[in-house]
Amino acid sequence: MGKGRASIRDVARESGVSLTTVSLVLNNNDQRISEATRKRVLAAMERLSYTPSRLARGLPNRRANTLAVLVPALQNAFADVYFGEIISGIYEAAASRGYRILLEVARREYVQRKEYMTLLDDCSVDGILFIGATEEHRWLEEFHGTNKPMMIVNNSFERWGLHSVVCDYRQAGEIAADHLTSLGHRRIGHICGPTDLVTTSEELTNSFIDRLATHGIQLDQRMLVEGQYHAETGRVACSELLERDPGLTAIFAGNDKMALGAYLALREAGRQPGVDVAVLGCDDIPSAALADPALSTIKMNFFEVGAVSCRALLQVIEDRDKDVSEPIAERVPVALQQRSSCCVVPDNAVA
Amino acid sequence: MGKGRASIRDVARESGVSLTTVSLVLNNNDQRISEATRKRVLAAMERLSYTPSRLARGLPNRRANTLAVLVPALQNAFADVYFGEIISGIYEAAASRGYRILLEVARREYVQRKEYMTLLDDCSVDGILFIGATEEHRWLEEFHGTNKPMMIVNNSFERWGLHSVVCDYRQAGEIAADHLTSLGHRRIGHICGPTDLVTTSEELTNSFIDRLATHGIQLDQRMLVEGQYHAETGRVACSELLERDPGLTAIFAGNDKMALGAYLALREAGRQPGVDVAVLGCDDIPSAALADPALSTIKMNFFEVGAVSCRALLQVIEDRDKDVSEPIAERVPVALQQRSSCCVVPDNAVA
DNA sequence: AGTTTTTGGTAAACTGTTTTACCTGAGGCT
DNA sequence: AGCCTCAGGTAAAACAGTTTACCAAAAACT
Repeated sequence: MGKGRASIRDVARESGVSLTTVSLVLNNNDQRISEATRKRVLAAMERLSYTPSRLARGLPNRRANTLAVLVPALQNAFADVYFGEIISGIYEAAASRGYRILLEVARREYVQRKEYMTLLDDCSVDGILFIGATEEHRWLEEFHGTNKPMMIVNNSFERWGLHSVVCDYRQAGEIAADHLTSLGHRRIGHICGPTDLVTTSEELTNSFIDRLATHGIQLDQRMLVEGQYHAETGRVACSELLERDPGLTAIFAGNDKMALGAYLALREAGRQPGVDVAVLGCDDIPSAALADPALSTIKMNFFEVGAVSCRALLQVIEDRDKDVSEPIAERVPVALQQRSSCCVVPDNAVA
Repeated sequence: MGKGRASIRDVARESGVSLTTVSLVLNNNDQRISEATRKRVLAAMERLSYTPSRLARGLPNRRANTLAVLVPALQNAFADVYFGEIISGIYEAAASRGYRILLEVARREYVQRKEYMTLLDDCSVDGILFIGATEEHRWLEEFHGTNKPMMIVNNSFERWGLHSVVCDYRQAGEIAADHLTSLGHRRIGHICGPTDLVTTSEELTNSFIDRLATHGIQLDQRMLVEGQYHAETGRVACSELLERDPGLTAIFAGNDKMALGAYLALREAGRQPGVDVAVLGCDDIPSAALADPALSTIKMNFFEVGAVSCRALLQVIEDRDKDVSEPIAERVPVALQQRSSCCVVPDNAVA
């Protein structure tokens, strides 16, 4: 136990080889080292309980081997299954490639000072993943055309040509339309998410409406009410819908929380969700399965979205020198998760 | 726009001073630099849009200026107000001192490989904050006696002499006992948290019982039922309590989720929470205020716990060379948050 | 046998900071 | 005048790696 930690030089001395050799063994990408030497070096490392310094390692080629996850300063950004799942996915993908994850919260001050740029400039991270982007994050366009690795997670910003990986909300809308019509529903209400901010929400709603049209159903504009992704707003939106068409037989909500909120409104109106009115959610949060009746929903794999976007970003980072190609715009497929909240049209439905 | 980023050398050249001078300006702790020179250097930095590299900065004294937040691999670690609040607190405190936050998930593999040690050994971080520790995290004792900066957030491990900052659960138990007795309650049930794992839960329960005793109330062992901190377990525990003593007039739950679960059990038993039976929670999660009746609770400032523990850890890091002193064991005060769920003893209460 | 290629390895330059020890000229003191 | 102190600054040695260019010996050709 000498003073301080062992360095690569100590390992070199201990194993009787050069600095370079140890370094090559460390990054065993190079096969220039004989098996015998490699063993010797590894043994020496073991003996000295050597751990290479990430700081020193990153310095020569300015790579931190770290990624930043940037989340907006929502009241409870973390207190959301959504964020948790995505972050877990990112974490797994990053860890499996030896990358660490830096957590950053984009408060107003933070954005004003452009700290997200500093992050890249001071070599703290090699790339940024931004979760929860909305149209109000206009500063994102700074990244347009730059070769600074920035990935928009589960939101698309085609306009600014940024890389993005999203759940396939278009597919989700189509599945929803197909499912509800296949059960015979024609008087349908839709609770959509906040359209002014989030493109994914728009996409879901549009594809749902378009697909309904191909089934010969023209969704009246009045049967489309906006919620804010919380249960309470779902409840309010649903009672609004019930007022506008008391004879509706199915409701498609933009996310599960609002769908569960709709349950409340239905009961208040003396209707039984899953019996009198079909309710279809979107996301498949844990409480969807536990609800009564268990909520049918479009299952979104947020973990996967996180993992895929992380891997894609890593790819961008590795290819950063290559000519700036098309922005990545990947979609992670979704699937119908059938449970008990989507009944067929009840017999007594008003025609 | 020359090739690559500007280094401290470029700044030195641009401003016609030495490397050292620039460095001293950068860490303006030293007042050996005249105002004139400082201005010149700063101007040069501005002109070259210079940003010091964190990697290089940390190298000479092996400081990453980064802290790790380690969370257990719970199904949904993030999907919890608890974690979110604490992490936000940590983040704020860290950011205000120029520290970054690394996010780490302690899966089984992770622990087996002792990656938490690697984190420190490879200079990725200067210290670790561990949230959500339970008795099963035995590996924590490795840190005992080490001068590796490790802070247990909101759990105490006195046994292993680790630093910790917790909400004052003892005070919380006392406040609960005082409050309920002051309202005249004497037949009280308690839903405690998982005692086998979490010391904080034990502390809350013990201080509650002890304090009740000083009011002349001996809490029967049978009126103490354990829950797992979820609403559902709270519901089950509460109906158990109601069965054991149908005449109870007050319930103190170890956290708000279980308290809200108790609402359900009470209603099932035809009792009205806040009217027939007083319910007191602990934590003050957002839904406590929104519940009907609004839940009275012991407000815990998790944000503050995060912030305080972070600042304390930073202190430990700065004093790391000093002799290993007593472990830090700080308590963040709690307060009664009165709402409408704690009625006085109803007149018709069975004596 | 002589030349080329391959294999396995090394010396040295480089990454961008901090820090220690030293220097110089000017003013203050005896 | 001679010495001391101090303000303001600098040179050079860390820190711990990666990478490039080069080299010697052995193996594989002609």
